[in-house]
Amino acid sequence: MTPPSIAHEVLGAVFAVDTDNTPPRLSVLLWERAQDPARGTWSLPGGVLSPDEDLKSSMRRHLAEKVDLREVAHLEQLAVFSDPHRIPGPRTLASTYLGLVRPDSLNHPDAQLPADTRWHRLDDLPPMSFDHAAIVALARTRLAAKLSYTNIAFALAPTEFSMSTLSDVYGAALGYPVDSTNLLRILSRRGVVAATGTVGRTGRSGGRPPALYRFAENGLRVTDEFATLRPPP
Amino acid sequence: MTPPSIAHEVLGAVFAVDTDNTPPRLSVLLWERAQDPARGTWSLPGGVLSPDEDLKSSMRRHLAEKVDLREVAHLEQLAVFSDPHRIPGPRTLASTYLGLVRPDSLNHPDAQLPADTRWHRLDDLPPMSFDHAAIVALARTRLAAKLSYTNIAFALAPTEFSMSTLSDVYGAALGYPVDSTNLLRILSRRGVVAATGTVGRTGRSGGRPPALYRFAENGLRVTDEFATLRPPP
DNA sequence: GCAAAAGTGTTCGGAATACACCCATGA
DNA sequence: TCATGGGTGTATTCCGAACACTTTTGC
Repeated sequence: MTPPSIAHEVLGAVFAVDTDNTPPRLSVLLWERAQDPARGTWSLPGGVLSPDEDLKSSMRRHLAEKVDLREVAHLEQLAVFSDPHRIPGPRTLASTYLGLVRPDSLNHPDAQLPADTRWHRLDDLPPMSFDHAAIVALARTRLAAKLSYTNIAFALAPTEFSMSTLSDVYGAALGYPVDSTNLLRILSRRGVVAATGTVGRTGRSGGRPPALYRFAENGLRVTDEFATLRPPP
Repeated sequence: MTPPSIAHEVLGAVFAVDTDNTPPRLSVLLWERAQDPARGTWSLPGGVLSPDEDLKSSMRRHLAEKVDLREVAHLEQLAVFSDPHRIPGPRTLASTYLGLVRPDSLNHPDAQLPADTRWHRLDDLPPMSFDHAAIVALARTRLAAKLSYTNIAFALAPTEFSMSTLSDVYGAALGYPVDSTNLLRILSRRGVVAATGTVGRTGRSGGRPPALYRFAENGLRVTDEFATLRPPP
């Protein structure tokens, strides 16, 4: 019994926060379809899975090929979208990913986007293709949840930052302001951020120059596994 | 560019706690392979995806067909396992599920298991096929995490229960004892459990008869979304 | 009455929020 | 020296863990 052929694609909701804008906003990388079906709507980057790669490699490859994005600081599986009629044409499952990009990598001169590709603020999305809006929503929910109990912000923040910048990043990702004072306390107690010892430049309208910090690790770590029902010490 | 055919299977790690045993343990439903490859090892139930069903329906269908299990109180996606060589033979992706079964449905007379199928305690697993042990481990981790911030235990507990029974269920799933006193406080403040007003029978060695409770809802609900970085009220 | 199990109440500590106050800089 | 933003300290509140004590049953 040979199984019927079902195509398989990967799709990535790649987020970034532009810390140069005021106030910074969470954005997602989209490209505009020039052909039917769904011409003119905006899609998540992705493509079909090749025979010899696993899903994560496939996702990285498509991000590099389709939207010329090579520096993804974090990439994790979201879910499989499997409605038989989720897109027109032959049946296609979509394995979806959440990707995060540091603002550093956006300003590199060699980080040019293709002409059909653009960052879109999550609070002002264009018409989206197929079920892609639902994927973005799921990714955002996942990100917000993980900000609370992991160090996932390492993949959204610049490598060095002041605490008010970091607080802006959290605010953009969560959608509400975060007190930078308490944020520092929380993240230092958990060993997530550490001071570099250096200070940054003061802003355009004066003010004390900020101490600079960096994330202690460059991979995802769960810092607060149990909200309650903690195991005995 | 027609994509090469890649097979797709669903696999379910279905857990239950037998509250009649002392102490109760978390178990997973497995069947033993009678044929090569991997003859004699134990596998998760599942099978190939049919053209017109989505993944969740497929999972339910295979649980009913393969191990005659019809009452699954909760079913959620875990992850896709996509290593090109995860199993011998043609390349096959596995979409994996966490399933939970109430002890009530296990004792129904019409809930007979096939001859090759058995519940196995998680702390005493037999040799497992392929990457199935990793899937079970992932399912257990997910379950433990969700016990802490959702009402997911509704799918592991009998419909009516004393708090010490419920505390045993949590203890079995988490792997360490849970104080039933505090558990009641936590779950009632969140509106997860409610007293039925009835009392159960006292145990075999005496003791005060317990008040009975039930879960307020029969679907998953997140009760404590933010471990920290809560939104302003 | 005694053992066993369930339920109630209290104390303790940890952690997050809010906010007042102090410090360092540029103009 | 003043406005601006960053940093430090503190009071409050909440919540979960631990544990002692009381209640209700069977034998």
